[in-house]
Amino acid sequence: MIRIKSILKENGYKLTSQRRATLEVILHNEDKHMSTEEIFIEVKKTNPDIGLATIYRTVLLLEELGILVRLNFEDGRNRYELSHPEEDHDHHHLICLKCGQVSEVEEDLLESLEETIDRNHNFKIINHKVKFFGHCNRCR
Amino acid sequence: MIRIKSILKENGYKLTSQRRATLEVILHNEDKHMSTEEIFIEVKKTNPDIGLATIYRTVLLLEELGILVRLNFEDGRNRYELSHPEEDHDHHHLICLKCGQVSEVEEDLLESLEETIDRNHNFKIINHKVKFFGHCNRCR
DNA sequence: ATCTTTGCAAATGCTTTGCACATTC
DNA sequence: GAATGTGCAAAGCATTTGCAAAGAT
Repeated sequence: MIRIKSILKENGYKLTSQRRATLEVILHNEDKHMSTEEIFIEVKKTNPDIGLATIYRTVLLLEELGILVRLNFEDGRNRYELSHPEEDHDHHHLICLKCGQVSEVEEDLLESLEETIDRNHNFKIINHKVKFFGHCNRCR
Repeated sequence: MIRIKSILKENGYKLTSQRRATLEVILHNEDKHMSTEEIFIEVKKTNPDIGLATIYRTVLLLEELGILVRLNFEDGRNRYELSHPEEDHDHHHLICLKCGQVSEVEEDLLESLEETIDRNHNFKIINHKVKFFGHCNRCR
């Protein structure tokens, strides 16, 4: 949170109570990949007067600052998770086609593919988004 | 087209002139990753009376039948390309962050990562969606 | 003749925006 | 006190849907 506050400050933004509350909900729900509306519902429990537009503006800002990562699980809404600055590329997600559960893959293992792409396509990779669809341990 | 017609027929759907025109536009614009509206504008040139809703219904149907693959390049609209039945998994896309150009990667090279996921996460992979963001040959 | 498909317009659902007021530094 | 941030309601935009008419087998 201290790190995040200084990122905001460095960029000329304030850590308002709404932004702090939004961040705390996301920090306390790691691995949940919350949608904007889910974040809104949670934040409302401590800040009942907050508006949905504020949550939209906050997650957009936090994404631009690299604090959040926007996820797309093909369900028609944006979802967010904390960015992990120690990982230089986003991690992958496993999405169960039966129950919808989403889990994370810590292994990257894309080095050789990315080298091949750099070599064969002359394309400089900065980041990637990788989703695997299939059946989770409970549904397979 | 003969193959597609029989897939439609097998599933109890008709190859109407609207569906044929939609397919022809997609067939004649391979590698363009057209959005629904772009398809609509193209189809209108030969079928001026077609409605946008028909295009939406057609691409949805063709996707369900496995004839099209829906793509998401994070620009707020669905895009489609022909499915390549000889590939058992969708191919990857390279998206240039500067000029927006999208190109395709024929190399899969995900076998070892997918084996690791099966082993470590007990997750049975059926398909994947892989996007690489970076700078293309002209922009790097 | 029956079942499917289409065009249109309206509805939907997520997200963004304009604006007056409030808050922060 | 100037600039930034917020809440609300309205607008925006891609997509879906209800329905009556048209089309296919």
